[in-house]
Amino acid sequence: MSGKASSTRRSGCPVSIALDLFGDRWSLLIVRDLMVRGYRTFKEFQQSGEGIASNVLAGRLRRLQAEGMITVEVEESDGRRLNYRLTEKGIDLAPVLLELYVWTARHENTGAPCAVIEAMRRNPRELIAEVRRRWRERDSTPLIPRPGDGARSANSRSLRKERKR
Amino acid sequence: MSGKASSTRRSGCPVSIALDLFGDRWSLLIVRDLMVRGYRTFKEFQQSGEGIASNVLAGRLRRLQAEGMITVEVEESDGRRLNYRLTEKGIDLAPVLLELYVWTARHENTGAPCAVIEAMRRNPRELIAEVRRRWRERDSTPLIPRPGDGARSANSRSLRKERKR
DNA sequence: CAGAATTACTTGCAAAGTACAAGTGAAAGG
DNA sequence: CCTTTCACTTGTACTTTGCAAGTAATTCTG
Repeated sequence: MSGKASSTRRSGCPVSIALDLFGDRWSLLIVRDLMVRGYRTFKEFQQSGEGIASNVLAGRLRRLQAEGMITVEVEESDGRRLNYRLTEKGIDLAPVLLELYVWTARHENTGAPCAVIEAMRRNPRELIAEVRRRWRERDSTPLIPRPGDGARSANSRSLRKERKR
Repeated sequence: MSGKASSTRRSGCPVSIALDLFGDRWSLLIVRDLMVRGYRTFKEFQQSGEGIASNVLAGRLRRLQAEGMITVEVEESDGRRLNYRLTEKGIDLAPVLLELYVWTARHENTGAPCAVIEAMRRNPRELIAEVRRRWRERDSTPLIPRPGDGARSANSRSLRKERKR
């Protein structure tokens, strides 16, 4: 249910409605950071390598929250930190993200670990279940190793496109 | 093959790459118009009810073409008309669009025919196959009846059988 | 406990992108 | 021919974004 906050809804088409909520350069990237990278804080999003401006990030977080896709809570051990987390509604975006991964892996040469993508494609249900499990148990370990992270560098090799910053 | 035209690619993440190509309010709506509504011409996109400005539409069509997601050809019977059509790459966005439909149907109250969505969700493969068939045969009848259209799609029957993936 | 650091923002401003109205040129119809 | 249709382009106002800098609340450090 819901959908109260949107300002400029123009047609009743589901795709249109969805794009009203996250049809921009940043919203889905934030969801990805939360879902597959295990990021939780403003700073992590900011430093995730995409180069989102802090004012825009703040705005997006506000909107995602208003739309019920994420929640915020103060971290117990450190009152400065806010932890953003996906709601059920946000987690349900997993299949969308999954299909985006699959499409991109097929049509653009990405540095993404193809084996992981293949596995995801083969049993999406298990993947979704895993995302849910992490959410319940507050497990923040990345679902997919980041290209560039030391841990699984077997995959980072193929990443050779132009990189800004 | 792959993305050559993109100007501001910032990270190698597949989601990021994909959002570079259609992470905006309009691109995916154009793909939807082509895929599920059977639209082919500039004018149809313009009048599809979302209110895209003509200069922006022109720009998006140019970009989708540059990225290899659509092609253009002059209509034989009328030299004024250009027909835009999805390429394989464009058609492969069907699962993304499908999951967007599913997500929206679940979380926002949309006016969309839930039965159709349910059917799509149950056997995505058949849906994708149907989209491909339409493309091959240049069948432009809408895949999903537009909310508000009285008539049902001629082919919605083919989305009935169950099949898991 | 004072000062430095960290976190999550906000503010101001220039640049880029978008919306709206109007116009252009080529092809088709009457 | 002259008008209409189609696929855009152009000009201008408005909105959003990107960037640098600043602020308030905590927390760390000596």
